[in-house]
Amino acid sequence: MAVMPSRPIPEATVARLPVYLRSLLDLAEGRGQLTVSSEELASLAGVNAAKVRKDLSYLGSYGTRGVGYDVEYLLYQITRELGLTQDWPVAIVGVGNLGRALASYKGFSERGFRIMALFDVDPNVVGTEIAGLPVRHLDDLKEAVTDDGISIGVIATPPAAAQEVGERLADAGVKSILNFAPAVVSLPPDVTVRKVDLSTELQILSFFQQRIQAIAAAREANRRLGATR
Amino acid sequence: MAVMPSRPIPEATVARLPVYLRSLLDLAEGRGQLTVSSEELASLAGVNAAKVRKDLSYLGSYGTRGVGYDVEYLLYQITRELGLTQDWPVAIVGVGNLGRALASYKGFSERGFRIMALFDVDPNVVGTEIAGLPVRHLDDLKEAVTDDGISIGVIATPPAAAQEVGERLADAGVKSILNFAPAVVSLPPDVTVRKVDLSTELQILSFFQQRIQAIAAAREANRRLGATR
DNA sequence: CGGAGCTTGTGATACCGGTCACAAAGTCGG
DNA sequence: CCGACTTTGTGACCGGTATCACAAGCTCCG
Repeated sequence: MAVMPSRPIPEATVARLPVYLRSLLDLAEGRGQLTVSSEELASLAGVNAAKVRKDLSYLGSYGTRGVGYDVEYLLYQITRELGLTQDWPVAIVGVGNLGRALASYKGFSERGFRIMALFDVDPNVVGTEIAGLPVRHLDDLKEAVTDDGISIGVIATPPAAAQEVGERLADAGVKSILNFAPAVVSLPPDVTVRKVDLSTELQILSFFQQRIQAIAAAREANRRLGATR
Repeated sequence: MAVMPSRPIPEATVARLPVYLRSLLDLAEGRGQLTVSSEELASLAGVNAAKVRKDLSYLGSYGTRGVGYDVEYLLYQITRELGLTQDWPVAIVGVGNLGRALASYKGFSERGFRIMALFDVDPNVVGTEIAGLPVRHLDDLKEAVTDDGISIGVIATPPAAAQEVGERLADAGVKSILNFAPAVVSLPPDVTVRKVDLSTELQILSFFQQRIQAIAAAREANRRLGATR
């Protein structure tokens, strides 16, 4: 039985590892700190200290009691666990406002995600160059995925096109997709799809904001009632 | 005791309401469908039918057994519950690549989020105009928030500035913040902060992608072992 | 008007994730 | 070398969420 992960890492933990990673990078590059306690890391990452310890324990017992965690070693372990020891070639489909911004977004390349190709179907943009990359026609997708070894696809199209683009990506062999289009994309279970939905986030904020105002209004009403009593 | 929500709506449900909303809009505008079953809505939203029913039951019992839900009525109820019967004035802080894209993003205005003001500190961009709006200096924030009744703030600055911008927004009275900067922003508990972290999403994808490849490599190793046996 | 056929609404149950609390294991000073 | 102190690692517990299963309720047809 080949290399097996010591313990299956819970999804919730995986989602927090990047946050720890960033905090650790700040510590290492900024202050050159050598060790860090779960308490300190927790405060940097904005979570509970016990959660930090439990999360890190899934990677193995890399801490030293009474001391804390070795920053460099922890950095390495998290990087390795997240598969960030290598660069990942990324393709972006759809170069509207959002696609363009993503293509030029520095945060991606800094973290080892290399934008290798851009695609669209609009003849007005196909052939133009964005952030130093030519925009190719969506029909060239499969070829490009094979040639460039694309492993991650980003959907930044209008919602109506999202499902089809997703299928094309999957068909071309892409197994990891980040979907920015406000639409549900259903693909076979061996393809991981994550959704980032900007409007949804605002709508959730709206819910809480509305509740605040409703409560304020109710309190105001009560106050007035009280005055007349 | 003034108007109280019939039952407290779980957060997980709130996060799904916008998805239902979008699916229902597709149904109504596209095919002009009058009623919808939980089964159908579930498939459109990419979730389980029982979950749909439970979620909708928190809004009240708006379905008809044997028939389904009235599309229009459900649309109205969800819209109301999410506080989307009114427009929300939004301010964006930071007009780099991302901020600019967000400022021009149609999806926001379509859903009733009105971008009212843009802020930055870079003298090269302050005073310029983006998507028809003047970019103002961050120092004018408080004034603008009061004047325009800004209730939602969007942070699209570099990570180093995020915390301070968050504090300024909170100080100006903004209670709902959407943070795109890859940094933790800690604010008083009466301020709702939601985080959208593009790199984190890719890093999570990287984790799964890496696992796929690790498994493939292990299988390959086993195959070779088998061949020599 | 009665029974077959749908579809909702919701109790029951299982599961996952977060928090607490504490023993285990280390450091450090004297 | 010992005892005080720090910090990890983890078992136990708890609350929220997902899923199942089914009774209740509605429509429609004969």
